[in-house]
Amino acid sequence: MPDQNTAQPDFPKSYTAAEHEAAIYALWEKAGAFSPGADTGKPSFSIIMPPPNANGNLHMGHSLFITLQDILTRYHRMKGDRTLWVPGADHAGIETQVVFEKKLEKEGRSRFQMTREQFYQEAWEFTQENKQNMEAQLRMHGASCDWSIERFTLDPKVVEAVYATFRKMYADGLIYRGERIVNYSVKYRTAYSDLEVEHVERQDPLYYIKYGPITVATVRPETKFGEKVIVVHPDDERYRQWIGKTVRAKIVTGEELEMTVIADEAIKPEFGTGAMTITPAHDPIDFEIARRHNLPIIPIIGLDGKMLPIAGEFAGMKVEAARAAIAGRMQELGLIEKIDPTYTHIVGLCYKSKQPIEPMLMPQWFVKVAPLAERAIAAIEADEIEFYPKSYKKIQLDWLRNLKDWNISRQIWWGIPIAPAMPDNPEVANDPDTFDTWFSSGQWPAVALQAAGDRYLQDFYPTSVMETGHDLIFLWVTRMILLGLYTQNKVPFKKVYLHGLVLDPLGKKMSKSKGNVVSPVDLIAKYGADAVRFGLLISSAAGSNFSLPEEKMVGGRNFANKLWNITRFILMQLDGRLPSQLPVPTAVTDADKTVLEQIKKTRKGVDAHLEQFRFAQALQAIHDFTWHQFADIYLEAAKNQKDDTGRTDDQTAAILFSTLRAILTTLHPFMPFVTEALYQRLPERDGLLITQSWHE
RNA sequence: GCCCAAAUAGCUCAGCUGGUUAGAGCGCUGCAUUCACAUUGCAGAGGUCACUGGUUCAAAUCCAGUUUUGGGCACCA
Repeated sequence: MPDQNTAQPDFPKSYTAAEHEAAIYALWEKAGAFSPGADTGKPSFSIIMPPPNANGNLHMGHSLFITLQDILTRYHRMKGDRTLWVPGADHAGIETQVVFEKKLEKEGRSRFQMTREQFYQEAWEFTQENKQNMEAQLRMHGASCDWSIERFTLDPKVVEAVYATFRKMYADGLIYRGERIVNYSVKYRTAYSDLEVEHVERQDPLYYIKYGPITVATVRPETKFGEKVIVVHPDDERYRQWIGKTVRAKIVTGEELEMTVIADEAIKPEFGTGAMTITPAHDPIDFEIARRHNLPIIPIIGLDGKMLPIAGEFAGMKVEAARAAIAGRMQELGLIEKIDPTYTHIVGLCYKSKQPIEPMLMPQWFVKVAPLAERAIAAIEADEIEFYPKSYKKIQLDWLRNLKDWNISRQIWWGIPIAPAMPDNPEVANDPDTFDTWFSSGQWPAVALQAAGDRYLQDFYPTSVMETGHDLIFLWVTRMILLGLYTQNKVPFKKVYLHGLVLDPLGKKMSKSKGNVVSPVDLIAKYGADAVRFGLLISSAAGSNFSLPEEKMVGGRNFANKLWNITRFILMQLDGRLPSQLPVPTAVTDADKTVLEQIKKTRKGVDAHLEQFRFAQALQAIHDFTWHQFADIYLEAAKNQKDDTGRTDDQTAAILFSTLRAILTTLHPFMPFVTEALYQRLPERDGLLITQSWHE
């Protein structure tokens, strides 16, 4: 009797992912399996990939989105839809500029020693290298996206489309340039939109400073220069006698000033002493007060974060240092009544550097969002876009209802320059700024399709699903809705699925600075792409974060191996018989009956789960059937279902084979590599599994 | 301050529209190897489903409140 283990010399006892994955991906690509094809008679299904930043390696968050989107893509392709998954690469504005500046720093260089052109050229080369790296990593994950239409977000066609939108919005009065108090990062020397500001609670000393007979409370004594007024609430009894009068006040420079007391509703009588002085150039409320009362707006702090000459002897000092020095001098001069050290308040931080945002008065381009938001709200209320999980519908609406105008100009070099949008308009043409990267990304669904060709836009817009991280709900998703409705008159996607963040094993956010980043490439090398996909999937529920599930990737690897051996076993039982020579599978024994019913039920369950984006449950269902019904029970039963010659009888062989085929088909979207590798070993196979029909 | 979500086995979580002894993976205990697979199989221990009240013939599941945890939003000097 031949040793069963050596009877199949080219079918080793265990599955080694690394030996198969690259070759299988090449097989798919060569066959053109990722293309939607030309049959416009079929229903279309499309996903725009959130373009990964072309500035480094993929991280686990990418692995998760690739997995989820690839499942939907493969599932719909097998279901017979005309399926398109559009890949892309993001220039990622400030993100890349920061990464690239760090690289320069390591080389002992700085962008301030370079011309803008030189910087741009080098950053371009940097992103192009990273783009290739990133694409190779996408392939490792098994992403079945249509590479033939991949775009970079700085491609000329993309840039031209963004300019066209800008011009249209300008003509429609939806864009204006205005001098406003904006969120300014001293570290990166650029303004931000409100979303790039993080708010944290902090304890800072609250200084009570005497202005002659009136005392005001402030946390920022360093801004107390060039003041002309003290502001109180009009109904505040304590100060009513002073309103409209002037008081003489000695200040930190030693001079005595005439200060006028004015009244404004913006003052909260219960805060501090109920009186304050204002710094219109560095505070949005103060700015509004100054405008209402026609007061001068005098900058105190420069764009380098240092005190301006108006601060006298404190000029040139950084803000933090100046605050301490000025408070000290005030104390020497007896100007400070008291200091409350327990005062806690909210401070805005730059989301990248975590340093305080310095509100600055700067001319910037703004998008007037109210009219756009109105349409978005209507569309969301009418469920033209469905959210998964659905709680995001309300979150989205709340945010849209409180939206303020959007600052889209950035003082960085890496990005789409604003000036060329309207070279004949001096207001635009002389602007040295670049667009907020989200202004262009917000147009991505239509722009990416249009760049591929007008028929893509016709056939695939609105896209079927937008799948991305829940951290991008406002930053990206909402902006796509606002701008998609504006430019195309249609929502950009019908459904939004938001996944959670992949945290480190201790439940902390992964970040380079913490050194807890786990590389998907390493995990794929260790367990195989299918196993990494399996682990991520089985752990992920819509919208919620989860810790890196390495044990589940082990489970995924084991499952791939199980599947491998199930196939190996069944091919042995066929013993040379071809599937076409076997009877139509019909139940004879109870075990037959159960397994045939169960596979049907399981596949129905997978369908239902996937339609509702319940990825983990879908995978769990086919996993449990395969392992615990089919392998543990039916394969064992089959060992006793022999014919006269002592081999597995024809009827049983037919059930084994047909069920195996059904399993491979059902599992393919989740674990594409091992299922394709096994399909390629089946007798009488028809091409590739990736292009097989879901319906057997 | 406002909003949202979650609370189920030692750990990580499933449990979709309420219905028989509450599930999985990992971990733990015992047993099994010339058997497709030790990346395995079989058996087992382990849960007052956060708390209180309500709706119902029936609640882990629906409702209200409480507690705790996580997240988001927020220009009070």
